[in-house]
Amino acid sequence: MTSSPVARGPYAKGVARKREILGIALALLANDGLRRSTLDEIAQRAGVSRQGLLHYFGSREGLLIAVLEARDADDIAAAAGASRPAESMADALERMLLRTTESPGLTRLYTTLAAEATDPDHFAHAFFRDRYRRVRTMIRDGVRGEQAAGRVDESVDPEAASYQILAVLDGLQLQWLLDPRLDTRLSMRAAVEALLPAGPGA
Amino acid sequence: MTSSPVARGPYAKGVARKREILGIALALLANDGLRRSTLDEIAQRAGVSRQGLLHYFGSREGLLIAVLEARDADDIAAAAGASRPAESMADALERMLLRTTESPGLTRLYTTLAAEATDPDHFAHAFFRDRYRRVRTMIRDGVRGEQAAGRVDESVDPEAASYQILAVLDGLQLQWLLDPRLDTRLSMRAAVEALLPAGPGA
DNA sequence: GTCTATACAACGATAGAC
DNA sequence: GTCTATCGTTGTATAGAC
Repeated sequence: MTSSPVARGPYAKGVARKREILGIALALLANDGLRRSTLDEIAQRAGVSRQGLLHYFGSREGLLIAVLEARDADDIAAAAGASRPAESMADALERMLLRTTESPGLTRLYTTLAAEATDPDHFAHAFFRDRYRRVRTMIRDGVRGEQAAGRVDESVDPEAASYQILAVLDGLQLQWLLDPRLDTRLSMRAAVEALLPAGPGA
Repeated sequence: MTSSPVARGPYAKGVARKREILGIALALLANDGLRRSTLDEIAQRAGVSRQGLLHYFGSREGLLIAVLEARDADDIAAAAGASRPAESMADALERMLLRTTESPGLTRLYTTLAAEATDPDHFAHAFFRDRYRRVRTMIRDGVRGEQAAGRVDESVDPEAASYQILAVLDGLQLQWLLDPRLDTRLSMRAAVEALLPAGPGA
């Protein structure tokens, strides 16, 4: 019995340290981008050696996955917590869009890694595959809710619409990153109105 | 006068060699991806030393730009050459989509670099900025043509529609790369029909 | 102009000492 | 569990031969 059965658990310090490093890594990735966020740079800002980092995350890729998952947990919490049952699809998407336009660096990180992870051999392939499925499910259920409330026509296929709406969302974000003069909210709202024609209760 | 004024020009050999290397680099990039396409690997397949490559392209980034521009020239030629004046927007987009689904590796390359190049400091930023502008202009003019022919309602704003249609195109391609079971043509056609409601002549 | 040889710096990964 | 030392790979810069 080398570890003491204290109340907080044996590895409390390590967990807190890991969480702290995660935040530092996220901030650097958002500000300086993927390429300039080297292990040395992250380690230096966190006050540990390069090998100290690898002790916690195994590899650079492991660190990146941890960052993505941590940020994703926040996103899901924000999406679930703030979404009201009666909220319209357009409003929900506008909130998502606002969240991404608030941090261009993070949006760029996700977009770039998603494109890379398209390769089945990429370390983040499973992550993004699952993530896209999850987001589409949320959109699909939202469309169904709109139809149940009579705000969207019954002729719309929620499954098909989820692919199209997510595509517009991603595509507009990319074009906005390339030229921030684009009004993504306006463009998104108009596209959703076209893709989800009003039902009898609208 | 050290250079001889021959018919083919003084640098015919170098130009041909450069073109040959470009093709080899493109093939490797499409097959093995950005990360595994190192200068050494490309040089070896081209039968030159690493420095032989750099003589022609200056740097790895210079080579990538050259590859992008060469491929882009082909794309434009294909788009312009095959497009008939009376061709519908949906058909034109379907051709573009078919071209990308024929070479997933190249599509992945473009998508990844476009996401990276979103950073104003990225070496390919100007390239993708111009490219997106050009593609949107083509789409916008296509929409205007459809309106002139009476196939698309006059209430549609061609400029706004060009952003949305390009977004759907990019977004669906990304989702297809992540899971090729997606029928991008079907999904694209449905989205375009929604975004471009039929006019009186349809 | 075309191309090779050598050297260098930065990154990530690994092994082993404390 | 943390650090020191070391290695392989990649991209880049310089000098110079043909």
